Amino acid sequence: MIADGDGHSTDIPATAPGRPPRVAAVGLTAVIVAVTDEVPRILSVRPADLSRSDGGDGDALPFGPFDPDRHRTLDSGLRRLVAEQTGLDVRYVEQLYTFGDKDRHPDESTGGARLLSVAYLALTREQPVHGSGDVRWRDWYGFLPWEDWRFGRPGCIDDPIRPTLLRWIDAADDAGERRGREERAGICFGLGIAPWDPVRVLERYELLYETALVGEAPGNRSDSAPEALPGVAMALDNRRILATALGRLRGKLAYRPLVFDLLPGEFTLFQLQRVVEALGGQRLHKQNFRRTLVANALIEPTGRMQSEGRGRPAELFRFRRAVLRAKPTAGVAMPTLRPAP
Amino acid sequence: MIADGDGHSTDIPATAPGRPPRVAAVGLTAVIVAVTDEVPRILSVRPADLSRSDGGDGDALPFGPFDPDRHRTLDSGLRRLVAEQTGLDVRYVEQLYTFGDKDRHPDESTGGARLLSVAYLALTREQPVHGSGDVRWRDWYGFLPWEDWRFGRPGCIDDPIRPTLLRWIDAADDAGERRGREERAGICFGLGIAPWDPVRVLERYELLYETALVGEAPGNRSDSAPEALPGVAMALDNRRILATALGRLRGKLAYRPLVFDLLPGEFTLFQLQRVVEALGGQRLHKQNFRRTLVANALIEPTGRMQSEGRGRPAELFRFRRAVLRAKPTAGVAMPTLRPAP
DNA sequence: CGAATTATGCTCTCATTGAGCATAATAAGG
DNA sequence: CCTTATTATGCTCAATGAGAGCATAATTCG
Repeated sequence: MIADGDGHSTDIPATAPGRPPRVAAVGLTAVIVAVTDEVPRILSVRPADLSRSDGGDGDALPFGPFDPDRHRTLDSGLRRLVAEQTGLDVRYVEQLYTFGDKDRHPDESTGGARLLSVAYLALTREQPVHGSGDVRWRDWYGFLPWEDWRFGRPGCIDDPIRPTLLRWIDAADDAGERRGREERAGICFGLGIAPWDPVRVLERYELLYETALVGEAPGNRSDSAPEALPGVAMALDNRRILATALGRLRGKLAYRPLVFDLLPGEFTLFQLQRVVEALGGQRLHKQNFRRTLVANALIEPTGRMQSEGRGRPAELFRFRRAVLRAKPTAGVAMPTLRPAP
Repeated sequence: MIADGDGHSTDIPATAPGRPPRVAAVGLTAVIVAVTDEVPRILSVRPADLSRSDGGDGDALPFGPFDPDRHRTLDSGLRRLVAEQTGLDVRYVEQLYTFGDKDRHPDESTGGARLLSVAYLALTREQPVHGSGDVRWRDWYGFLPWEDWRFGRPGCIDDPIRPTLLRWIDAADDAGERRGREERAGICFGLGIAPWDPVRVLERYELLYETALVGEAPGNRSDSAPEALPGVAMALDNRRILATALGRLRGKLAYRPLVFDLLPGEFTLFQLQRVVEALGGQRLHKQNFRRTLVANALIEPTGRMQSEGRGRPAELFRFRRAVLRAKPTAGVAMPTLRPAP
């Protein structure tokens, strides 16, 4: 190993040199995504024996320890974990982020060791799950309701969020701090001149977390409890992980053809558009969406048609794999919403 | 990272339920970046007592154990690690990726535990370092020489890389596999019609690693040793981490104003351009670069001038902080190089 | 003073993208 | 059968942004 920190002056004495570093428990957390009926869903488990004091109530993301003896890589460990807990064979897997904050988990439940969690994003098609516990698909936007603009500006922005942010802004110490907060809130939620940026999911979540949980200012406790955060709560920092995943997915859609891992092998262009809209949380211009797909040669016609319901039948397409290795950037457009939609 | 479907082969029974998860050693690795004299540099340490059999020779990235008792968060742990080992106060820190492959580290050196490493990108201005070991700044492109196109197409692409790739392509089992390899190589290194994409640093490194280290095909050992990989070698998987960092940094430059953390408070537009070029590994059109900066309001004039050497004196600018919170995307342009520059 | 050198302003063109009109193909209802 | 509603698909137009290069300004060097 490379020379470890020997005897530097620190608040807490370092470990004795030569000894292996102090260990922390390492876990894997999975955000498993599917889209059906224009609803983006994530897989959640509801542990029956989870004590309420554990940092949150309700659902949790599939989680399991990373066992170095069983898994050669983190990726394979995650695939195995998902298969064991849900019976799913996911089509795409990507590491998101490693969470290791002290306050993310009470130390008792891991025998005193800090719990480090490597979070993953996994994509699949919605299918029945057979897990050991209470495993089921849940609407992603149930946990982050302010992120879905498909049916207009979400109501929760005007009611709980905006006033809370305004109070937080007013509680700033000086004018400079006030201005900073005002700008930050404006950019995050598109309140001022700034447009709504679908990708800034994590920034929004963290702003809400700060303002609703910590209160207005340090040492200035407000009456707003953690429950003031809109949307369904989750265990531990699982909602933060959800926000990380949604932001990453939205960002990556624009330059990587990930959508097709959420779709069946053949699909109409409108079905594809609906999935993209569901993930992006906003509506897209139909003709322009099609034009981009054709221009980027992301799809190829199968020749078959699908006539469902009224109207002219739509042609069925499939993903054109060759594109994966041709264009440096091959994805579906995801414009930033203008201030006044 | 595109998921590879490996790793399911290791069938080892799961740990007994209820027991705390098996622990792995967790470390932090830092890619500390500075740019001076148009050379992008990273900080490296050269451990004197490192045995050559340890997975590579020569330099290593600053590394240290993550001690949960001392650090509330991974970020703070990294900042402390960097300060202790190098005396630097970095200006920007971002988590990159967590590496945990089995073959990244021999198990003996950690007392049998798997070494997991959370890699970070850190930006600073170049300054003297005072570490305990042999700590110094090194040219980033010394480790990844094929990434620097500022002085034309790098020679190593035509000499060691291209022939190696061609042999690898020829060694494919069937025509389909062959075509796949051909495309992959073409896209990575801009050999065919595909342009050179500066961001695909990691893809290129992994392709080189596969072809040079593993040999042409499974079971088909070639004469190419690990040393066939162009550029200066590093310990363990540190070069992979370097590639991850460079790719992330190049990608993020375009939409986040990270460059300014590498620059002094006041700078000329051309100095700024040189830093961006150094990181991007390619030249930029001077007038268009300036136009973009002005259009995005990323900078503001200080009124002062700098006359250095010949020619008309340049105006000094500073970063306009307000932009951080206004535009959803505020960065410097980084075009993908055309096939024939 | 003239040549070389660097900074800065401006134009021209082309590709991309937002927006919307127009047409095609089907089902449902009189 | 004919009309209307509905969905799919093709096409145009305008605004924007990016690539390329010419032109001008302000210096240093000989």
